[in-house]
Amino acid sequence: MNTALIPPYTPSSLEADWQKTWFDNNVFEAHVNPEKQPFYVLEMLPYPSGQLHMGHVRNYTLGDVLARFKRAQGFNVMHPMGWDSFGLPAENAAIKRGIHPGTWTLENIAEMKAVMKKFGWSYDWSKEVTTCLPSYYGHQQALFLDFFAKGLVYKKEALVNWDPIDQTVLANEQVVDGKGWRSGAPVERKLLSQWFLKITHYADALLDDLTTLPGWPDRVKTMQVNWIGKSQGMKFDFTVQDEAGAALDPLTVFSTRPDTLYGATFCAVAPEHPLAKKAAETSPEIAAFIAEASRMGTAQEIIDRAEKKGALTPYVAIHPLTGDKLPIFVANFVLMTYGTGAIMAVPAHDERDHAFATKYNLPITPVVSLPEGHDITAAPYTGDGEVVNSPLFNGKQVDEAIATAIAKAEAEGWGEGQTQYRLRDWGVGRQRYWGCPIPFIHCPDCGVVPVPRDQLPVKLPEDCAFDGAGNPLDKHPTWKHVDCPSCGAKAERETDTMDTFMDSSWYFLRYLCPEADEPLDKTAMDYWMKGGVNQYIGGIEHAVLHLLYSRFFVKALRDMGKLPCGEPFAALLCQGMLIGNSYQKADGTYVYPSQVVWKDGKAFEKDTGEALTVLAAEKISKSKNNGDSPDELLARYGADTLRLFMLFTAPPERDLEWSEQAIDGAWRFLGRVWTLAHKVAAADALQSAPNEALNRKIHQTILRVTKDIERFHYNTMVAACMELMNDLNRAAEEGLSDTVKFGAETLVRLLNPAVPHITEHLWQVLGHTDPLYAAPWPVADEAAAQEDEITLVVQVNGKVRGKLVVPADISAEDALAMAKALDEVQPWIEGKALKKELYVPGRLVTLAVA
RNA sequence: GCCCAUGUAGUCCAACGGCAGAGACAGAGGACUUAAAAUCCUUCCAGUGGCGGUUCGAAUCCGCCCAUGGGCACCA
Repeated sequence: MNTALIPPYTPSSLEADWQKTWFDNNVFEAHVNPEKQPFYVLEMLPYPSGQLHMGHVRNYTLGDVLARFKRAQGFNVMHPMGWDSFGLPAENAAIKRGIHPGTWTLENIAEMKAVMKKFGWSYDWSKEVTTCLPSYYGHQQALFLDFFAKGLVYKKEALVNWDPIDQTVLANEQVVDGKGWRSGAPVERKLLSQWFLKITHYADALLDDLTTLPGWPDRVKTMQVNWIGKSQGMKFDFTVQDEAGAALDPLTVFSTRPDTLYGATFCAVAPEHPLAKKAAETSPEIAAFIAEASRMGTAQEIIDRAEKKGALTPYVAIHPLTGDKLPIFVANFVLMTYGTGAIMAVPAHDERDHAFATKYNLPITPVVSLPEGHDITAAPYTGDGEVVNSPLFNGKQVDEAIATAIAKAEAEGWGEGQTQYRLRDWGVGRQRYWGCPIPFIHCPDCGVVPVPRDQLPVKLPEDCAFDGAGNPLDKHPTWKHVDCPSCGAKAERETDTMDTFMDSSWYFLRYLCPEADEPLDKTAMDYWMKGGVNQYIGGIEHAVLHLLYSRFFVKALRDMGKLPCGEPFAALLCQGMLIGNSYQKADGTYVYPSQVVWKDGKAFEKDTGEALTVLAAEKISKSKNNGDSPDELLARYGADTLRLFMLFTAPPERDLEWSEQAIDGAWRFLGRVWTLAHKVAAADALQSAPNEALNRKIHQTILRVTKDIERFHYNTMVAACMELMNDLNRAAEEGLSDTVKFGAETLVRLLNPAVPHITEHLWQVLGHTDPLYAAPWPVADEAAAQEDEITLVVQVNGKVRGKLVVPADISAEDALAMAKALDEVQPWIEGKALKKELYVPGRLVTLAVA
């Protein structure tokens, strides 16, 4: 056929047509159907910033390949999408631009959804969930009351970042260099009464059940294990004396290393500890230090990186074993939220204690034998070893000494063994407007009263003032004033809203029953969630918090009889980020990659010719312009090319570097497939002579692609298709045959999950009237895929010395015999004793000689 | 600071502990074209961040170091 007769590939109209067909026929709508096996593919729902970015495109394309593949395999696939639409940015937009958070958010959703639909992702949009609508958050309030009824909700004091000018609580990201982002005032740590969810009730289950998740990456499980931070230690008391020698309340400390008890040279308490407060009453220095420490903010990173500082109290702690008097400090690195808020410090064997002791010239006493050459004044030793200088434990290993210490303390009644977790209860209250209202009412007589269920949802008022000071809900003139549901007296609504992590902890359940009157429909849960979400896909940045909170939610809901499973996500794929070079002009502004031309290895702006500075690849962001917007790229290349680029350029879990050139490569490949399919379709007569080698390649490719999709090697899946296409083109040069046609059809079917629009079209070009979305996945003929000859490598002492072409089913004996007989191998083994010989089937023969 | 990853041709990436190369980009040469674009063909290119260890054999496993990235509880 004359290639000039092949119509041009114009994705825009073709893609729109197929999207309409899918939509008109409700192709991706999923319903409970006990006859069919369910498969739930879930991608992390986006925050509707208004701009779909390429990171989203990658995430959703990864999920779509799997969803379409599983559909072709006959599964009943659930593949929903929604909006994580509460949160700070909407409220910031309200403060800055005077636009209502709800208006801003819903407009953003409309914009993003319009772009998303152009990518051809196979979502069942009838399941869409928008977390900022009362139809969603009302059910969340109902669940919150269920948690309350189960004793999983409580209030306690907690530290927050407080902006003294704006009279408001700040998020960590709103604290810039220790100052409020708007007011510039130094931030203070403040204790406020806060709502908590008792996630620690499930600490052991959250830890132990990780072993039931083989489909999760090990690194994520490790991060969760470390986050939960279960440790065995000892809680014990120091007797405390004031400067006059009078006894005060004992000081209870927790230590994971009671084996180092004899190495304790001082004690330290958190700035918020009662003993610190007591000392501050009589000492202005200590009061000043506590005030200084309180300006540090609540972020762990800040606390860890800050210089270790303290103030000496006039009190001493009596060492329970030696009777020594240890000084007690108030120290900025001791956390009120971990253990008892007080520590025994062993500078020889703890990093922080060491830094502190060095600064204040406190003694450093090693009690675990040090490795050769270790200078204890320069660095602590935190490893294992034999305990020394400890009358009670000498000669024991660390773990034995720990057991001995606990036994002794328990026998004498001054301490006890205790399991400690790093995991803290989840503070869910936020003093902000744009979140789900916490459904409680404060009554002066009845206390905290839940809002009756028939009064849910508690809706956000529309008419709030957003000036960045205080909590808009609290300042609203009427909203919070209600009658007590219990006694009818005048009472006040809770004005805290919920952490947005609450919204994302159960959205994947609501997708399954978005219209249900109850939060969770039992039939839907039992069908879709029997084994949890089959595959969850999202960014690694959620490896700890979101995933841990969702796991907690699901366990709690299961225990309330609402769910058939105890883990939300059976399998997890964490994708890498999108990164890209940024291009900077002399005036410091940034230029989009599409506006860059390269000459002699240097970058210039297309329109002006101005030379550009190329900056190292980093996370794609709006401020750096280092990624083109999906809209523009869609118009230039179409969805299929962008999808293919995302899949091919890097494996899913790795960072993906932005490259205009790689997109061109994806475009060219689709063009070649297009041409091949048209050539095959237009051939008048096909040669029927079978091409065995090509046929084998086709079946091998089916096997490879199927396996690659199942293990998420999407980049190699595309490479396998490219290989097949190269072979088909070569074969087509020699004449179009039945085998080439079968190959082209197979190629189109295998590529369908990745590039659904062009393949649907080409399937029709190839003469099929049934749509591909309803076609089953190709099945390989294993026998036809079998190679009959293989090449074996012969190694002697690990070095390749010869090669053998042998039948694929050769026995180990024959392979070894032939290898030893090879002319190239003989010189290397002649006259030497054979230590070891090995046949690795299908691969190589290895011979080890003395 | 603590926890978790990643590092292979000029570039992006392949490689059950078994010949470092599947695929692509860029480069070079050629075909087609009045020319260019597009397209097609051919071709070039690394010893796997560094040091040490385990092994018959290490990109792959272990240890230390370097660089880069993610998370650190009120960003989502």
